[in-house]
Amino acid sequence: MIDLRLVRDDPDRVRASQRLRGARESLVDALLSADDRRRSSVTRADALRAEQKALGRDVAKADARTRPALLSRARELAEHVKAAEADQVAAEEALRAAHLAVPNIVEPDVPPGAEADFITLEHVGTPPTPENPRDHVEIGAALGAVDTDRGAKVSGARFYFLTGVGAELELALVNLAMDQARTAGFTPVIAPALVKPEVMEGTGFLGAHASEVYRLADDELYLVGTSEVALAGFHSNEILETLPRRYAGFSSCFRREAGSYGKDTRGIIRVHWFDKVEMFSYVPVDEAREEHQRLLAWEREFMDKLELAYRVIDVAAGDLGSSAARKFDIEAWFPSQGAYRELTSTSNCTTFQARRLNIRTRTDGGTQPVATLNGTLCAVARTIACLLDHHQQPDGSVYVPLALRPWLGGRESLVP
RNA sequence: GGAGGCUUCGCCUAGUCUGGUCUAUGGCGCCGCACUGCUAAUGCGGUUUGGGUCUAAAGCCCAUCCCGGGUUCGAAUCCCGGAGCCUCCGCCA
Repeated sequence: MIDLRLVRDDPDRVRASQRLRGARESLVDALLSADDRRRSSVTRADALRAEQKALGRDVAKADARTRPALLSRARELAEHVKAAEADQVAAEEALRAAHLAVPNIVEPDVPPGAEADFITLEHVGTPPTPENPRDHVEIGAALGAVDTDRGAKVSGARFYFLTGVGAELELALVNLAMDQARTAGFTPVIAPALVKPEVMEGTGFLGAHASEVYRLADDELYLVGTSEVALAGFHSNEILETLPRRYAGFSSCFRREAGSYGKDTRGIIRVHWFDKVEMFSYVPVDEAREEHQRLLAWEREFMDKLELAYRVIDVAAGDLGSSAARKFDIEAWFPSQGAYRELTSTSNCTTFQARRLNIRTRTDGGTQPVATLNGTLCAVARTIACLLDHHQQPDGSVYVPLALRPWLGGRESLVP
């Protein structure tokens, strides 16, 4: 949810943001009129309630003679109060719906346009160009590390088993990521993968991308698509006395991948389930942009440890999620595809999620919503795919980056 | 899965049986002021969170006693439903 005060005071800024995203400007006007209607209905209901309370006190004090007359007046007033309250509730619900429909306001320097209009900020490293590169499915099968056939047999398309050194790779990556995060001051967290509707809605995933989310209808629970969801819910309905707070969450992530038929059908780049280590920060609003840069720096540090060639992109406004004001992706080089593919993503959600989830801090001017930010440290399955692809050797082995070796029993390469 | 108990403004707590200045009591903590040569102690005052009104502040008003309904002129209090926590029984990795 965006700041209603800003909508009232500077609606043109909100309209401009909608334009940048390619979203409807009319939503802003709908929000303004819903806000108007709510306030007038609240004022009316408040006045009636005040009158009712005063009359109620008179009833309590009245003697037997004057009581009946007061009571009949009070009964009549009660009807009016009831009607005004019903009107207030309707107006509040309408406002909430209009409010939820407006995505976060984008930062001023976000590139306008759609998915393809991203700006590349930097290239790091030299992309390896092996001759006749094999993809991670072939390499993973040869190493006995990835078994997609049995994944499909047991769970269906886009599922997999990590076996042998594949399973070891996951544990090594998770340990390396958690180790880095802890050193940087993050609190390690193992987070639940099932959350309540209000938490899922609070993080903004039930809007335009609701069809991406697995829902357990029998239990009114959702499977998270990212650890961000549980980490954002962690402090919901709280006033945080101390900031910043940084958490590194590990959890499984589940995605329906509706509408991605035909994309990345091979291997474990795009799957229904994977594990992830995610950074999540709660900071004061005016520190959000700096924190965003820090998250990006930590992501780059991790990429560097894996000795990967990558590029950093500034995601275009039309490709931002509804919660994000700005997003940077890191895309690493996949030799077999001759392309950069997204490995991590970091978003500044400013106060958008905190408003929905009611997470505040104290300032001189009273309580204020905090800013929330998230960034991938390691999305395990895709990172394994990249490592196998990126570090493949002509002799069929796979080079193990230095930083990973301590977590893999000192192995310098993986040999079939 | 079954039985019972509990949930009050940061923490603890009074109030619920018997509906009406509950406009929620007291303690701890915290903030401010006063006093004493400093600290401590003591005294006085303040201290839930939202919303509305107002140019703004002050003030005034409304809501908030786990959540949602209901009864009533009026609900922390009575009734129904739900959640969370605790105890016991059963089952279980």
